[in-house]
Amino acid sequence: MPKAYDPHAMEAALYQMWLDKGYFKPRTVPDREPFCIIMPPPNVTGELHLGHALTATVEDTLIRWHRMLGDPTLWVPGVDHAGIATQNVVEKQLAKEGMSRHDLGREAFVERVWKWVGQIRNRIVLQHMRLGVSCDWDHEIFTLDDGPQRAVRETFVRLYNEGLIYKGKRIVNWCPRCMTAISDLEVEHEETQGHLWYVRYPLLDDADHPTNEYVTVATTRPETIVGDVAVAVNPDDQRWKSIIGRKALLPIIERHIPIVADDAVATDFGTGAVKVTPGHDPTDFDIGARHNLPIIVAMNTDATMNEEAGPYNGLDRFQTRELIVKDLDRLGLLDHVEDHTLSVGHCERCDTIVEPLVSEQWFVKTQPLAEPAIEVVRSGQIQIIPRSFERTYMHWMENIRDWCISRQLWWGHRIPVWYCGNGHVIASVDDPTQCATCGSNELAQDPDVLDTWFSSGLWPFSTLGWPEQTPDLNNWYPTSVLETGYDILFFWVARMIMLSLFDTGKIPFRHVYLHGLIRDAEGRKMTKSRGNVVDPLVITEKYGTDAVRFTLATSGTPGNDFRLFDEKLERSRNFANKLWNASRFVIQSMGGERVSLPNESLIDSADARRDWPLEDRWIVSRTQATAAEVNKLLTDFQLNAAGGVLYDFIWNEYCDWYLEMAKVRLKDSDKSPLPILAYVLQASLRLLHPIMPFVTETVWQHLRDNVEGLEEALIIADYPLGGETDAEADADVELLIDVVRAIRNIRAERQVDAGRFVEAYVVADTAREMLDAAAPLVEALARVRPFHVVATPADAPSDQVASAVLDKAQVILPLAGLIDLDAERARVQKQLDEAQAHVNRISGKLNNGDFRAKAPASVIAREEESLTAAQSRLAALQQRMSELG
RNA sequence: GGGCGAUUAGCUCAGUUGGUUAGAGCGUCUCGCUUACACCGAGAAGGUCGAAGGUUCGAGUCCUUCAUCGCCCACCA
Repeated sequence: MPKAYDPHAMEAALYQMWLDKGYFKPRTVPDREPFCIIMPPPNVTGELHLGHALTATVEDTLIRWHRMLGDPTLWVPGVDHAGIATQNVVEKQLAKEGMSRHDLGREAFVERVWKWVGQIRNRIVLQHMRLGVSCDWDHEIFTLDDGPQRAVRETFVRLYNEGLIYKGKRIVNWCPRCMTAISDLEVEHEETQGHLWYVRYPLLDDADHPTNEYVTVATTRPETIVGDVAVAVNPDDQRWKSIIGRKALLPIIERHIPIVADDAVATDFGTGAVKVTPGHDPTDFDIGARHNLPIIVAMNTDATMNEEAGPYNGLDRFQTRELIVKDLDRLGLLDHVEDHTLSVGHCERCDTIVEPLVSEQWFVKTQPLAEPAIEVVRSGQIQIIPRSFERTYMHWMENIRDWCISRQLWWGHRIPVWYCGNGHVIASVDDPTQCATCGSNELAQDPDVLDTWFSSGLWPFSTLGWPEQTPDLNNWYPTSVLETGYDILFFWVARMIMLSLFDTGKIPFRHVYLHGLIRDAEGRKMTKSRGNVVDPLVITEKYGTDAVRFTLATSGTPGNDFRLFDEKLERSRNFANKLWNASRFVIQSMGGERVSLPNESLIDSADARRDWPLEDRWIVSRTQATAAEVNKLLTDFQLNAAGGVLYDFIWNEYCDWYLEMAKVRLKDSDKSPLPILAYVLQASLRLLHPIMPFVTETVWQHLRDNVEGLEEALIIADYPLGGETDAEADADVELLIDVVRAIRNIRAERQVDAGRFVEAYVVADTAREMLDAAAPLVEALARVRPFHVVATPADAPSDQVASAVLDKAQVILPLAGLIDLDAERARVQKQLDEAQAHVNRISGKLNNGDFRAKAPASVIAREEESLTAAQSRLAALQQRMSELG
């Protein structure tokens, strides 16, 4: 085994071995609850980013843990066709060739996208493999595969037949660059510095002739004036009451428009009078509906103005804005202009400013779907981790609005609706050949495709074969955990819950684990434009997969963002190296001889271990406690804490203390520590494997050559559950460690040569026997010789000594020539002050009658115990102080 | 306009039913003899837990108000 752990030496080979042996495939285990995760499908065009790496780490950790627990496990990988994103990529390629998709035509274009997808689809798979994901690749699925296609059509038709999908002319968010409608969620609002233009609309008299009176309206988008069909005021607004029912003359267009009263108009904004443009504004659309106003859409799909815009026909919307302001000013109708901050919607995909406009689209009526989706979270059938996001979820669900699902794209799931020549509408799972109503066979399919998130919403069950009642569906659904970033709670998680309940009547998963965003070292979001994006493959190359996984698993808590930087990755890499070297030491110590692990009945019973050397009893006890703790933390989805516990156990307890203690017995092999060294090591490997699969499996394979009875591969080995601890051994070693630390501390402060052995006394009462037996350990760890364990301070020298007082023992080091009395007094005084403060604090608490009356007995008992210890410590320090004079 | 989160050591973060003298990693300082590891070992310094009130025998943890930062949702043109 080389001196430093080299991640690259083994990772690829190990992954191939796992794959070849079929370890990722689900096993059927009777009487064990199945554990299933459906992987969030990355965009087929995408590169693996840190979010994917985090998801992969968390999911793989849970999957590997459950697999080792002996549960049947299935982890389904998948890829998303990513409608707009993918179409955009291919359109950009075409643009470079001087073409648009329209030059190719729909069929050829879609073919071209498939070709591109075929080329790159494997890339994301290979990148995932680098992270060690143990998913069942035979289950891999694409959103445009036949199964999911069928699930999409089935769902659409069912929703349609129940009246939960409808087509209508409504105001939608329109992206003029993508040339499609998008949903509310796909609009990103951005605070922008803009203007508020105040425009005068002349009032008409009874004979429709212009008067000298005006109504002044304020607008942030003057180009939409050409689509105005009314002016609205609040019915209670005294300023405008008198003009309600009159007409105004729309500037430029010279349309006669009514003045209506509507509660939606605020009296404290602008002039209190608002222009009404139902074709281009959501609020106005509603006002228009209430007052039966016509809808005028004055723009084309690319956001140039159309013939409704009169003189501006053909011009760009922002060019029109400038021109119309000039024109209004020239006409004397521009009252004034104010600076104004407003929230402008941008397309999530391409950042183009979104234009609200009326268009005929397909919608899902979401409220009936939301009600049961609220209930399953409220009742706890689905638990969101962290819990705080349940409120966010509820808030959104309770205020949910209809979902625009049609997209004017070519790449995606085409809407399964056909129109016959006689205007009949057919929604059908299978392509129809004739109209069900009139028998016409002139059928044309709706040209639109569905929002990508529609198919994503079916993912937990469409991947398992639904609508067929497949064995997979029966075995694995509902799934166990859904892991993703909190940023797609609404996009994805909410829709999965709604559509799962609608389609299957069951929840899609029991737990939703939401991770936070990974930020750069300065806490900024990672973006391509900022150039601060960390590529998971680059850091994997630099630090090793295990280090990346350990960092991602332990850096944050669910739902909270965290920063990623090199020092964290270094720490994780060092941890892998630490484990590697401890393993090397253990294996080398075996000297090629095969070691048998201690009998399991001994390991499982603290009583049976009673005759063992203290340090063995202790480290086995600690192993049992650690295993139990790790299982509990993983059950609670506290991966960061589980990783932390293992880090502490392996590094501090096993390496820093037990290994050093074991070296004493390795020298004279009276009772070899090798079985226990090996036992704890193999247990640690098992416990750590879900988070750091590569280094643990590598060591495991080495260890198998030297230790009897280890399973053929760690990935399928049993996971330790923890067992009986040994409180006595725990307490004894705790004291032992304190004694060693106290001696080391004195040595360091008195600047005793590191190599020099010094004489030491320990004054102890009940612990004397234990310390006597442990003398060889103290001698080796603290570099002490001879080591005296005595009953009272009187049995130890008091002149030219340095001392430390512990709760259950005192340490006394005769250091003739190295003792500075003043320094020693200061040392003892400092300890004395601390001890005094401690005693005061506890006795104050215990003297408080309320505390005695109201605190639980166990708390009082513990306080009394620590008071006794603190008092004896204080007394010993006072004694020592008086000796110092 | 609503809602949520953060604020703990120089830095990055833990701290899950309120209960020992609040922890870790990195960084800093001192020292390094050794059958694993310098990607290491030993020792040390460093915090009135954002502020102010309150509840409680007891508050980093619960409540109220405020401050700063961040995020989400929302049709005030």
